[in-house]
Order: sequence, then structure tokens, then C-alpha cells
Amino acid sequence: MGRSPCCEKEHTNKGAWTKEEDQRLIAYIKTHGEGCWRSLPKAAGLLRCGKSCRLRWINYLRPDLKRGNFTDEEDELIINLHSFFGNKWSLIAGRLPGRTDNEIKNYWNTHIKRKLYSRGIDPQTHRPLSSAASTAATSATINNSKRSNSTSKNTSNSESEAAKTPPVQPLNTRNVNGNIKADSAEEYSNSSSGVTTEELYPQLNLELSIGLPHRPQIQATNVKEPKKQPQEQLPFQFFGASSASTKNHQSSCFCQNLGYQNKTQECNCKSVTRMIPADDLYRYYTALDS
DNA sequence: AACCGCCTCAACCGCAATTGC
DNA sequence: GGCAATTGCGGTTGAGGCGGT
Repeated sequence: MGRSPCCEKEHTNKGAWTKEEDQRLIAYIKTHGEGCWRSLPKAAGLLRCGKSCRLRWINYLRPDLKRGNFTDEEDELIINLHSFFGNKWSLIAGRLPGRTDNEIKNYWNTHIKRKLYSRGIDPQTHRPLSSAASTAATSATINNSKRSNSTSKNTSNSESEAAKTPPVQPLNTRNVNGNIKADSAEEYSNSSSGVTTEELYPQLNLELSIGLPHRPQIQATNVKEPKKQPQEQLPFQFFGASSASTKNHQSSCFCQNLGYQNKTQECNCKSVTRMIPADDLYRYYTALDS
């Protein structure tokens, strides 16, 4: 016996939402608040599945959404956060007030990737493109930009933007106070073709928010273990954040090579080249909280 | 004006994680 | 602890729009 579907597919609408559906959803959530997405459609008189309602609300209807183009500052923050979290869009979105994970994911795929290629940076590893990869990527980029220059109003802008934009810089500022094992980072840096630690780890000085008083969402689930082995390698391995709310100092080791999580204070992974101890992240977040 | 190719992004899908019993 | 229900996440898709020819 398999799992029952999240909704009855036969009697649900699909595709673009109508204004009326939007209004029904907004009205319902204004009155009853978010929650229980499964029962919401019926209660709100919508022929949609709960998942669809949730997505529509989170990605489009929520009143605190920012909308509009991403600023250069947001671009840089996304790049820095991506170098830190990888494709953990929800974590990245949690640090950009008014932006959704879906929006950031789309923006990354359509704009930032291209921007990074134009800077000679591999968007997955955030390291300089190797010569072989660089050739392929560059030609891909050239092809892309040919297309975009000739066809897309948006992308032609982003190309010229990319040319203007300075190399990845730390947005500055609050230091994570001894968060990185310098020797580990240095070791990594030394082994990576003369790139400085700062260039590799702009997040060392990363300001994790734009617009105070935004603070990172601190939850036990803030940094989750990978569901499965990530397809692309991050430039480092790291310990996940511990939870400030539960004062749970349990570390989570995301071992990219072995693809498992070690839920103990000690990381048994021999291949970790860079680690952010959970306690340091805990201190960082609690400092922000106080 | 019509067609074509490409880009964007809202929405979907499948699955993992979490929650509740 | 086991199971089912529910929620959340990340990858993918495709409709619609735009510019070029």
C-alpha cells in the first residue's frame, strides 16, 4: 500500500492561478492564518491541492515579498551565500528578506551563473575555472551571451552588468569570530592554484543579512543534512549550525565525499579540509540574537 | 505581419524530512 | 519504534513574452 496522494488529482485545477483564486487564498489566510495546507483548499473553496496553495502563497502572494529586480548588493550576497551553502536555496532565501527560495533559484540559474562565468568563476565550486573547463564554459558563455545579446532584453543587461561588477568582495563586516580553522582554510587555499583565502572564502567576513534588523532564522532545522549525495562538489565541507533556540550544540558533519552525516561532536571524516565548528556558528547566531 | 528561437519565471513533481499517533 | 500523514525542498518544465529576421 503506497502513500496516498497529497490531494485528489481529479478535482483540482492546475496551471496559472486566476485573480479570483488568489483573492480567495489571500482572504482565507488573512482570516485564518497559514497552516494546515492540506485542508486549506477545501476550507477556502479552492480547487487546488494544498501544496499548490502553499507555493502560491509563499512565492507570490505573501505581503512581505519584495518583488522587483535584485540589487547588486543582493547579487553579491547570493553569490557569497551560495559559496557557503551550495544549492540550499531555502537557507539562502532565509537571509534575503522578501525573497523566496524559488525566486533566488531562478535568478541564480538565469543570471548569476552567467555572471560568474563571465568573471571566470565556476558557479558550482566558486573557484576559478580550470583551463579545460574554462574553455568549455567560456564558449558556453559566449554562446549564451550571443543569444542573450541578440534576443533578451534582460540578459543583455546582465552581461554588461557582469562586466561592470567588481570581483566577489566580502560585504563586510561582522566577523564570525574565529569561526574558521585558519590552518584548514589556508591549507585548502594553498592547494588551489594561488587563490587567496579571502578570494576562496569571501564568506569569512560575510554579513549574513541585508537590511537590519533582519536576523538569520535560527531553527534546529536551519542547516539540514543533505537528502542525498550532492551532485556537485562544494569547495569545502562544513559543520552545520547548531540550534540557538534549543541550545543544542550537536554538530552535523556534511561530508561531501562520503555523503553521510555524523551527528556527534567529533567529525570522523578524514577528508574534511575546512570546518566551521557548530559552536562557533552558535556563538555567531546568538551574538546576532542578543 | 508572421514566424522563429530564446529567455524568464511561475508552477509542478518527486522525494526527503518532519510530525503525530 | 513503526507507520502514515503532512510539510518542505530542490530540480525541472512549459507557457508566455520578447527581440530578431
